[in-house]
Amino acid sequence: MATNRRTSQSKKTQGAEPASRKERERLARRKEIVRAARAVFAEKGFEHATLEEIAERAEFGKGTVYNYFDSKETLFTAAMMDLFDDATRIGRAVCDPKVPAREVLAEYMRQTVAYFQANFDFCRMLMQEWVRPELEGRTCPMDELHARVQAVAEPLAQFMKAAMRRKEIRRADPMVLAKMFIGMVHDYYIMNLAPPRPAGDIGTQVEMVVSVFFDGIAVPAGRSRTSLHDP
Amino acid sequence: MATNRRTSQSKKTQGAEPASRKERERLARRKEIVRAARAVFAEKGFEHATLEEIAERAEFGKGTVYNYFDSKETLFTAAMMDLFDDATRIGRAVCDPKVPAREVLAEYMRQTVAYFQANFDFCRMLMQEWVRPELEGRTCPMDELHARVQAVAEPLAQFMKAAMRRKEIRRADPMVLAKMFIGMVHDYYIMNLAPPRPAGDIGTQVEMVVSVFFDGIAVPAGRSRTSLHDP
Amino acid sequence: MATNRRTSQSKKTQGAEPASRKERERLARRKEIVRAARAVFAEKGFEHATLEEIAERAEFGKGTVYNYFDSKETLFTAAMMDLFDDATRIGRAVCDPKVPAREVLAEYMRQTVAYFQANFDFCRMLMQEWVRPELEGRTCPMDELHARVQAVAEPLAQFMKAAMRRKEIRRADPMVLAKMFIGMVHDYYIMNLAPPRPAGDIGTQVEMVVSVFFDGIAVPAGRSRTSLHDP
Amino acid sequence: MATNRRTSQSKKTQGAEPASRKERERLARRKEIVRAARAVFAEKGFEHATLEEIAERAEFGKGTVYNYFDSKETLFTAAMMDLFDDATRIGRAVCDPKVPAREVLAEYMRQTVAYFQANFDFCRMLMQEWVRPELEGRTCPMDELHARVQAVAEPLAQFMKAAMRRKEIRRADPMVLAKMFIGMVHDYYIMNLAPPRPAGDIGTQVEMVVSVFFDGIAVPAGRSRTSLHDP
DNA sequence: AATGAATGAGTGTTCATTCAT
DNA sequence: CATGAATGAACACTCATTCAT
Repeated sequence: MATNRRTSQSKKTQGAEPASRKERERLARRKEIVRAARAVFAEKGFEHATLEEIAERAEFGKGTVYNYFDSKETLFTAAMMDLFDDATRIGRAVCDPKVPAREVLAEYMRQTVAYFQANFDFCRMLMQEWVRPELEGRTCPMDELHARVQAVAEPLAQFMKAAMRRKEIRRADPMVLAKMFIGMVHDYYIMNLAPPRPAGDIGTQVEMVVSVFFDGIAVPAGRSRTSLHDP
Repeated sequence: MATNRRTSQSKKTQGAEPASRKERERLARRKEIVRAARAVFAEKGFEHATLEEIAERAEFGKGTVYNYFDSKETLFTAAMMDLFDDATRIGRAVCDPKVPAREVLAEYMRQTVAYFQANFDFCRMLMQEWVRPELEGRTCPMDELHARVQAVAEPLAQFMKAAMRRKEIRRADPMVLAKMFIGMVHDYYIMNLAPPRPAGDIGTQVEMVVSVFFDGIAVPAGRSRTSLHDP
Repeated sequence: MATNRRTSQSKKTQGAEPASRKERERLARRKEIVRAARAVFAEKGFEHATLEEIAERAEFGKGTVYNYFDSKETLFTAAMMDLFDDATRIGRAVCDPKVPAREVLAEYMRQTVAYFQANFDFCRMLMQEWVRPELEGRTCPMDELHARVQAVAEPLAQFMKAAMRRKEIRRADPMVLAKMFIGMVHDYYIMNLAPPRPAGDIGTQVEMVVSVFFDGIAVPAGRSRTSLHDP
Repeated sequence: MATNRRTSQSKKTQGAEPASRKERERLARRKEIVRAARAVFAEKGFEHATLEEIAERAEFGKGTVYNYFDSKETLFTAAMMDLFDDATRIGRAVCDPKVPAREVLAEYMRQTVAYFQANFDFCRMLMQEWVRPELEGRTCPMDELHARVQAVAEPLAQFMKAAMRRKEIRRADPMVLAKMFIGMVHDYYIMNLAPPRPAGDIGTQVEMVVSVFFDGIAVPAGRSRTSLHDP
């Protein structure tokens, strides 16, 4: 079962200009398949998604899908990567060191939640599949997967580091802080999945999370501001 | 597929004294099956766990399991409930209103992480399965499930409410704060699952999470304490 | 993929009286499946035979077949064994040391050819599959397979040995002679598969093979008998 | 599925001088494909050989192979023919009527076994595939195949006939005798494929087979030579 | 003529669930 | 009640063949 030569190559050209028309078309079809896969995985989860349906939704034959991806597993990984890349892009777009940290993080959360909502089902599915034991046993892609996850937090971590240097936030492992904030964002999103949902519009919710992350929940000694919703 | 009369009843007696020897034995066997199910679901995940193996590990026949649970789904739900009940117990045990909030939350995190580690595989598996679409479509148990989840956060929420009353922490929706902290604990735990793992022993990590949750990451105006690790 | 406990056991009782009714019925069903498998393998060959059809012909569900045999491969092996056992029985029945070697071998060939004709398709198929590379790769059953084949030639080899001792035939490795004769019988059978077929009835053909095996094709020096058909 | 005009023609020119350069190049490419096919069929067997691999090994595109052969089946047949032609050549080369029969047959066996060993995998595979039912159902090539097989035995049969005429061997259907000897050679070869293998080097083994074929295994009345290995 | 991307029919195997004993 | 044999639906993956370029 030699791995698909082309399949493995297909990412080499990432970032570069696809040379030929052939190659461009190939990449377009690949993208089309990933798109269909994301939709079906989102609806059914990994186990219950069928290649039959993915192929059908991509309007290709089942065999064609196998010309682009070696296995269901591989295709799933590619779909995940796709999402991670989007998430990383959000981080990069938002982390402007000239903007105050509070604003950057609030904007990060707003955009992330919006993206999650636009990709609701796939994100939900991903949370399930992310840690399933089957994935771990695989030989190849775990390292790359972890790298991608790391990549998502990277822009935020860089931003944290800079903010520490200019004494905007306290000193700590920037990557840990970055992941912690991302975690809070995710949690908040997850909280919205199951009833009873927290009250308030998205703006209020962002306000709250950022407020806790920056100021904590403790009542500052000798201060009068005791509500998270106070100015 | 008539629903099992006994199966549905079996939780009615919860908390009450089991009337007869028969009933007591029945409950004991049920517990035995749930124990086996937790182990197998933990190892294989929902899809890959087989009733065959669960029955075998419980040292019952496959048919017998069906005398206690209507389906694999039902059994899975019961196994989850079991875990939630444990989590709720931790919350109840820790939330002593006479203890400062910082200490309570730190202790909550310590015990929760310890419990997670002792039940590593099942917890990991649960994170996957928790939000899978298949569960949602099912007729019966989602409401009950959400109630259980709510129950887990309840003791913490009560504690938060009390802490607000005595001005220990800022005012906000206590249930939201409770879930937010639980989320941070979970995230921290999850962060430890995949490399690169955050540095430090569990004590330091608890310190850090609680510190952020209470004090936030912002450098307080006019203060010299700028590191999260400073006293 | 733990191998079927029962499947592996099923041959332990071979030769002994099956203890319980359960066990007897199990063996009967197993035999029924092997019978169906022989028929389908015979018609379609290993690759083209489908478990679907085997199950259907055995009037069982497909899953039931898997309760008795771990895989298509295993089932195929069992079907082969079945044939080898028959062939061995023929050898044992025929090899009476009190009968002249010529007559014993002639009778062996007659019965073998008759058996082949009665099991035409399966035998033909077996010749194809016998040496296919896939079989060789398998871990377990090759040794047992070779042992079975050896067992087929064993009675004949014993008989040859005895015949040598009483100076009826020339001295040589008895197993080699046995296999050589068996080979000649098979060849003769195979020759009858493809046109143009050799002339004469089965009696004449047996006569000819035995004559060559005993007397050779050379014209004996100083003898007048020059035809294989002369007395 | 219109049959390939060229494919069917391609053998018409056999033996004749290929007219044009075009035609010569076409035949060369065809031969190249057959060569690759033999290798792959040898390794994988008919079912498991893939046209993909054959095309790759021939360094052609998959479609090109279809320009020369209508189907996998056809290609397989061509590969077999190729082997039969080789076998026929051996017979023709060896059957010199001026040489004693014993020597001719011994030489035939030596060369045949050598050829088998040099083409081990393909020969083994052929034994499997030769009689598989699938081949029989096909429309076209069986007659031609049988003719080729007949052709292999032909030189030997001619030689037998001549030997009978000069009273070197006994009278019998020469084609039957030829096939019988070829069968013994094949059997001996097959015996060497599976353990336990017969003892002795190839020279000894040839000696033994020829000795049985010429003199039989019977102890000649009133003679002292009782071992097949005695002079 | 040469190519190789697209295709989809075909099958071994698993496992939740049923039900006769 | 307990059991476990029987069942069959479901699915990933392969590969011969086609055909547009």
